Amino acid sequence: MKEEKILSSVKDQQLIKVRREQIIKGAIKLFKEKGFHKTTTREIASESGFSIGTLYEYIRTKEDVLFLVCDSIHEQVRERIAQEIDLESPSVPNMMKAIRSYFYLMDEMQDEIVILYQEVKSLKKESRKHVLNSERDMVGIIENVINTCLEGKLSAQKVSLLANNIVVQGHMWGFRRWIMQKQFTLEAYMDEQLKMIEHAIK
Amino acid sequence: MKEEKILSSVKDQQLIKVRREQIIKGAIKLFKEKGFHKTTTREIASESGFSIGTLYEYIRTKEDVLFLVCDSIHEQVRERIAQEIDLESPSVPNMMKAIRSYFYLMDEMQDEIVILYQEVKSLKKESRKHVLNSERDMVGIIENVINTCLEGKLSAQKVSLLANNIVVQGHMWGFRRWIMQKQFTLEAYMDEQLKMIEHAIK
Amino acid sequence: MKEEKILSSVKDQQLIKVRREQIIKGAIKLFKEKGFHKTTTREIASESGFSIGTLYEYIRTKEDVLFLVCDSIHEQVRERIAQEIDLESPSVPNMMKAIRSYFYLMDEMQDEIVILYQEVKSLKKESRKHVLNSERDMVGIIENVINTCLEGKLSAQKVSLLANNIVVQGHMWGFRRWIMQKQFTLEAYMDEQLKMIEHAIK
Amino acid sequence: MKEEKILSSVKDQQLIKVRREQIIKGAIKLFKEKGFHKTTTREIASESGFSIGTLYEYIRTKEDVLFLVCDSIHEQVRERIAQEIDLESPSVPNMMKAIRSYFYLMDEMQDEIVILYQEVKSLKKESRKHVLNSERDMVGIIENVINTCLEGKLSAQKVSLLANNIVVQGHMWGFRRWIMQKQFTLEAYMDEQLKMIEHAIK
DNA sequence: GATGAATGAGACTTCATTCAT
DNA sequence: CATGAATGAAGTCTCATTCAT
Repeated sequence: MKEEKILSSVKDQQLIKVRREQIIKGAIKLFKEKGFHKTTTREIASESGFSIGTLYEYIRTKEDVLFLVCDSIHEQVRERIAQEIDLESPSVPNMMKAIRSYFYLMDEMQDEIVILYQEVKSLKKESRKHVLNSERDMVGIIENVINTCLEGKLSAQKVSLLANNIVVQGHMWGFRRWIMQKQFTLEAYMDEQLKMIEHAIK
Repeated sequence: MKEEKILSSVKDQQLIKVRREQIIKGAIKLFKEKGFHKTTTREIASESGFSIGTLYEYIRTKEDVLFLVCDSIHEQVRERIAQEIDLESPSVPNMMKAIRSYFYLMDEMQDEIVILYQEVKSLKKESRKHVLNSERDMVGIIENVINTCLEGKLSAQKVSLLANNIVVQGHMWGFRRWIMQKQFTLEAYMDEQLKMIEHAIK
Repeated sequence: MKEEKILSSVKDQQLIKVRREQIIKGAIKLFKEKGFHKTTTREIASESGFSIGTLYEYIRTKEDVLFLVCDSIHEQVRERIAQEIDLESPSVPNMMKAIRSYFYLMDEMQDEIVILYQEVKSLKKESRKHVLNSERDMVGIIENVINTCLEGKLSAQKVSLLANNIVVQGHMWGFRRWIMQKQFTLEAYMDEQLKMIEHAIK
Repeated sequence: MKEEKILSSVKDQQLIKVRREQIIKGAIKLFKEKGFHKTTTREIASESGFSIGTLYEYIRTKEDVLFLVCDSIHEQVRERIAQEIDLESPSVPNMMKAIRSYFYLMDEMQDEIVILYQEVKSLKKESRKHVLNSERDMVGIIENVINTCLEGKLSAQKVSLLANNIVVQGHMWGFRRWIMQKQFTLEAYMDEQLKMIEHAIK
């Protein structure tokens, strides 16, 4: 975890956690509405429920907020995936179920995913690297599911590509909602994508 | 075309065109490097080769520049596609060739695509709509290719989804370069994606 | 003494003294390094070994710290002078010895003197007056030495001027160290200044 | 000259000169009253007769203003000295006349000298060095006068010390005005200091 | 008495935009 | 048409001070 690397002048670790959660929640709400750049630190503070001075007791720069947000989004995804994608036993149908769960999750987290897509570039190198690593982990999880269920029937490259495709298909439901969600219901979208995936792994 | 809707205080239409091309070229260079928000109008002016005052003779607001850029990127894609994706005759191999051409194009225009992904949300409603329409057109072109080559073997929904997948796979080569281009050469990436597509349309 | 005029919410006078000494010690260290304005009250508190809240139990405003520091510096000078400049008997050689002692002292207290020169103006009228009075006392002590040793050979004005010159020559060794200490050793500096003084009183 | 090293986004060099003179004049007035730290950039702008935005077209940071001010003060001193201290012929009386001129000048520029004493430390290394070099030049000028008039009767060290003493005596009339100007008229101060100097060089 | 989290006024600086030349 | 100096709203961040625990 990298979050601890963000310095705070407050000592109470528990309090830091609570306050940062407030910050993240407030910031995500604002970033969804207007993006990182058009959101002011004052707005973040007030949306978080405290003063600008207090905000800066828990972060160092505005960019820290963005990092906190990006990191938290990945954290949420990770948690949810861990609890929802449980492969009772390795099999193609279970793999499909897992992917379906992932798609449901991405549907719920559309706005958060859009934030990642649009704002990660505003992080500075170090933080961006960290966030991209989390993203890489996501792909890794999907790769695992595939490998487990297909028992090595596909080459490593194919698995990697397939995993990336799945991940991005989950994202595109959200970041291309203006086109996808005009033409598909979530169920139809998932059904069709899953059919194609089934073709691909045969 | 929507570009004309951007007002200019200059009368000479030819000059407007020339100047705006300078602006677009300069702005794209800067947006690639630092993004829209971190680029100043002064920088755009100077990169374009004239003064800040002159810049404002050809645009009304900074956002106009973004619109000009987004529109121009789509314009470029459209042009290139028109000249490169020519289906001599409708057939699956020719469809594959066309998709391959599209992937090559997306490889060349990576940075521009990333700009679209990251900055479109900064456009205001009206302009955003216009840009998203261009994007829709892109999908339409791919759909056409598919329909022509597969002669209606797939349902409209399937075609639409496939087209969107292809379009996004072209994009992801660029906007996920930090993971894709570490694991694949462009050729390998295209080969594998095309194989999957072939499976999907069988 | 004026220090008592600085209000404290703490009752225990002994404790006040101890804490204030901590404050002064910490603050002097910081003021030497970065000056009064660039030092924060938090830094003063932590350098003093306690919390910001505690700091404010013993002072009212940041300026109080500056006053405490200025006053304490003069206090130190006074003490040291009292114990080091003892004129066994009034004579020109003893006067020279006394001045030499004063120069040694000023060498040791260079940084403190620089603080006085640079920050006194940040005190508000009342406090500044008090500090300048201490400075006046310093001159008085030197005048006394001169008068005692020269037995009224010089006019009051001459004595006053000489005393001020001596005082400032002690200071300039420190506040113009970037030029004086590049060209003179302390010994050479004192020797030459003393020679000139001898000429002047002949 | 170092002033050119301060960047300005304005191109017209003549205008830069004019505006900076306004800035310097306004800033000196304010620094005299409240010191550098307690003066805000907005006050400087408005005292200079333009907006905060315009101020920042001619400087980069607030510290630049301080540097401009310090440099300008030395510049003024240098100019005035050049035109007032003209040694018709080298002789002790002419040397005394020159020193007297210097004292008059320091009387007129008291407040400026006080600014130098109190704020130079707020400059960052590079600028501070430059300013101290100007100060060194001042000493050099006085040394020259002495050497010319005394034709090498004194050792280099003695000359240097004497010059520094004279320079500082000029300053102390201003920065210790609260004690000196209570006891001396300017004339008396100069007379007495000059007498002592005469003794010292005999 | 000690602590330290909370506050918010206010400081510095940037930058999109205008307009006189 | 082109220029670039001027503007000032607005943004980020700091820090002296307070007060509940």
